[in-house]
Amino acid sequence: MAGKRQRLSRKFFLRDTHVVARDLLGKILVRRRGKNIVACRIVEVESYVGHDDRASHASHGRTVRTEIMFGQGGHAYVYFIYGMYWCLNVVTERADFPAAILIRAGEPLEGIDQMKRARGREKLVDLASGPGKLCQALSITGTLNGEDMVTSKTLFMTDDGFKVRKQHLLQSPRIGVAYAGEHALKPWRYFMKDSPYVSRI
DNA sequence: GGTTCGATCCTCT
DNA sequence: GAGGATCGAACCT
Repeated sequence: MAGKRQRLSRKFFLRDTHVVARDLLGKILVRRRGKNIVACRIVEVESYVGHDDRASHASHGRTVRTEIMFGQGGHAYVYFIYGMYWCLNVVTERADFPAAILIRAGEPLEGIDQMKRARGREKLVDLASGPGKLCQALSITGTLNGEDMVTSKTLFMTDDGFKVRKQHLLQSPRIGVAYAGEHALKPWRYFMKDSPYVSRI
């Protein structure tokens, strides 16, 4: 584990989405409500970039729902899916360019009892090993959509100096986007090799 | 071990 | 009115 935790800056999120995605691996996602803190280390993410990306919600244009993806990097894009689950993304790059990174999985670090309660599960690997699970564990819902993670007191990301070596990093096509034509094949899913906390192998 | 299927509702057509 | 950036239980083999 490590050193002092430093919050990720605006500048961090304004860079190229795929670069930010790789850099997010190993960073810490923090959810704070009063004195209650729940945190996990990010082990799996996916990039959704530009209006050409048919897997991206933004490919259907600028709508009420996707407006936040067209905003400035650093904001949270939280959406509801399959009638039951929430998914957390962090918006990247400049305003008016639609791009975001789906936070797919994390390794529980802090507030583990709280996560177990929120999930109704005991095993660590069942707490945040998928985008829906992660949001449930961290109590992330639509009320956090649009939250500025650079300045927010309740949802933000930090760097504790943890380094992810290149040989511990893997890429693959994204999950659940078979409908997206040529973009379905792009290896825009980034995850930590050998981590038991990724959503699947 | 793997595969299928139901839950459940918001968003866009 | 259809389908989805999911999950977990049930049902295969």
